Amino acid sequence: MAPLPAKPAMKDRILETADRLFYLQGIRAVGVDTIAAEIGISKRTLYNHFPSKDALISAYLARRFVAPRPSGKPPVEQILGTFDSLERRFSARDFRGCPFVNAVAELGTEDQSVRKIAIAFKESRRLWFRDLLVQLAVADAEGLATQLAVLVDGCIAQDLVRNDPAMARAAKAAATVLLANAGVKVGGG
Amino acid sequence: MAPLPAKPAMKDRILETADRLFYLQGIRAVGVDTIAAEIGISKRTLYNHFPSKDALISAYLARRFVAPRPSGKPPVEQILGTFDSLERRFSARDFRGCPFVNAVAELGTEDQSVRKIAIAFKESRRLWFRDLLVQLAVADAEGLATQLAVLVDGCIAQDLVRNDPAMARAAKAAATVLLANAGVKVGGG
DNA sequence: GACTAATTACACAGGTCTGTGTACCTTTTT
DNA sequence: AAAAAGGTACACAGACCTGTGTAATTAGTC
Repeated sequence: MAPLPAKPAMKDRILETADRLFYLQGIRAVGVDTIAAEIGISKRTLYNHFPSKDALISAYLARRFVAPRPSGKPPVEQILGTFDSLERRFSARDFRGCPFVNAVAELGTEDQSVRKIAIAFKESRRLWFRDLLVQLAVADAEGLATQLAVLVDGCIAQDLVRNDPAMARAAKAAATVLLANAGVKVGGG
Repeated sequence: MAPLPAKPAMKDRILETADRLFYLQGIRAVGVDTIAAEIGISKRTLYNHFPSKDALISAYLARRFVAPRPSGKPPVEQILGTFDSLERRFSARDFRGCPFVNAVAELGTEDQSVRKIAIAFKESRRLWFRDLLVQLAVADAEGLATQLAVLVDGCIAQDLVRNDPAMARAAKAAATVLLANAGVKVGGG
């Protein structure tokens, strides 16, 4: 009988709190003391679950790396729906840009593993777009996927600065034009 | 006789060095000690020119805020040329994204003055696009200008993570389609 | 009850950071 | 030569940060 670690609760609570604070205030701006105090645990407990702050940072980013789940909706709706859900997230008060871009901006060249996971995330979304475009029989699916990825990150960066959900609508409008130009029949967007 | 401060050399040297280090390594990652040591001056001298690190940060961002200069070239070339010059900057090894976006990402909600100057910068570029589009008699110059601004920040964010100048070409291709769709006659892209 | 594992409180080391105080020096101006 | 301005060296305060050591305490399991 493997002991079945039936209590990952603490580790999850730490990760949850670290995620919230890292994302909202910045990684360097939040100390492990702050995280532990926020949960109400001792710093020692935190270090019993994560060997270092760097490990916590990696776990934070890994947790943020959720691959887009497959959906039954038509490809074109999935693509354009991306911008609708971005607009919804922009409207929430706790949106502060892309955690991967922010981490790279903050930690710079210093941390190569952070950059690696950021690249992986960006590429996974680009490939998600590409596969949908292939289903739509778009000729240059690779190129258009890159352009859509640029639009996504562009409206995220703009919203980070401006706090304006309209940036998502602008990106969606641009995406609609690009799709139509590629021969995709787009519903009344 | 006003004493005519004929020697702003030191202040400029400090700003220059702070700019380089802040931009390349991050604002929080660089201490005033590091900046002073890099120039070879004492920390006291630095504090004689800037009352605090915050003042130095503000001066750094203010220095980065250069309005796009008027050009004699046709509007459409100016717009698309933006992406060419971005591609050139992406290829340089010392490009690390948009300093304003990075500063907002790093300093978070903490510093409102940083966000203000970042918004001003983003808006100034959007207005530059808009005025060029008005010259081109584009109907929805406001909307298209926003879309172009999104493309600019999108390829910058993508390049920050991926270090891939091709992101600028993708953005340019998208911009070309958007311009053509708005009725602008675009030269052989 | 006895054993085990997790958690706690708390002090502390060693480092970095911002910002100041002070006394001395060097250069320029008058 | 005298005065003023700017720079230097250097110590230091006070805060914060990561990470560790240790002994006591709690909770879960046999």
